[in-house]
Amino acid sequence: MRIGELSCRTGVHERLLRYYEKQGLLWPERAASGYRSYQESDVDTVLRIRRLLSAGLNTETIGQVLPCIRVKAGNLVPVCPEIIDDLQHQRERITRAIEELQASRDLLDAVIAAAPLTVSSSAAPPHDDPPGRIEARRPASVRYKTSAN
Amino acid sequence: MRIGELSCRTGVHERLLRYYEKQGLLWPERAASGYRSYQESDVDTVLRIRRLLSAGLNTETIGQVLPCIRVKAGNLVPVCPEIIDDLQHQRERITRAIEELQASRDLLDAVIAAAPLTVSSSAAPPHDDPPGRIEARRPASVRYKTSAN
DNA sequence: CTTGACTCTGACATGGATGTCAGAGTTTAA
DNA sequence: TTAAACTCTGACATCCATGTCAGAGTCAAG
Repeated sequence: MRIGELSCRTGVHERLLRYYEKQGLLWPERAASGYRSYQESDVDTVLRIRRLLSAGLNTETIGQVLPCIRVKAGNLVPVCPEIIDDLQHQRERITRAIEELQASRDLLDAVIAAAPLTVSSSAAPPHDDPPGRIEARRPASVRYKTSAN
Repeated sequence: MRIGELSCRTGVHERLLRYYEKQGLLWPERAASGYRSYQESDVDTVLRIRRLLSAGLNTETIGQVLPCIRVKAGNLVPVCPEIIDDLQHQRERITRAIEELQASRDLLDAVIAAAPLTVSSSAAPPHDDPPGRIEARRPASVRYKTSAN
């Protein structure tokens, strides 16, 4: 299929399909005219790309992941352990975010469940201004020492 | 605490802490001098922000999620019925984000699981790939017209 | 006080993903 | 054959998260 159809079927702008190609994520064949010719499987590939992008992976990382997925349909392709390491790392990152969101959702559920049946009070919007604020004066010369992420 | 300490304790550049504030993710008090004054809990908040950002959520989405987390700190924030609707909406948004991330993680799991059996071989069941894709031949006159996503 | 560390605001810069347009060539329905 | 629909390349623009710098004001140790 050509780029327009792939774009329609995936909902991804043609501009991006060309961009993904330039980033090495897609390698459509070319007709004599220069027109790109995609395969059926590219529909899935594009959707995968979108999914991984939306999860925070960049095109470079995706470029390393895609070949591994592609072969799943057929034969196997060796994956260098270094990449696996990185993927494992990405996986943990995603897992943490999922947990974060689940916790948020649980709290949201609690709030919803505790909703007053009839009366209303002040809304929850941006900001709470707690009365007591714990102030901590810091080290003298170096005020505070570094610690990090 | 002031911005420098928060920056050190979270490993997040001061520039970003100010940016997050401008995006409505943080609302530090201000001293008479104009200096920002953060609470202890803001350390966690900033780390949460970082986790969600790294998962591909944008600051706007995070801004909708954060207030739900904040209530945990102490009392439940009273919610007027009018915004329950909105909360429900946010809940769905969060759920969708979770599902997206889970799908992404499954994708990575599939790749990791297919890795050469050198090191760890974590779970990640085979995971089925959509075998057949529904083919839609073009409607003739308008070559193809469907859209997706 | 003085001074160095800290903070403020605002402006400009960058990199990655994405949007948009222009001009030229290709395909295909009629 | 023609015209509309489609595609090509390349350039420029935008958005978002982030980096960096400058000039001015604040804080606190000595």
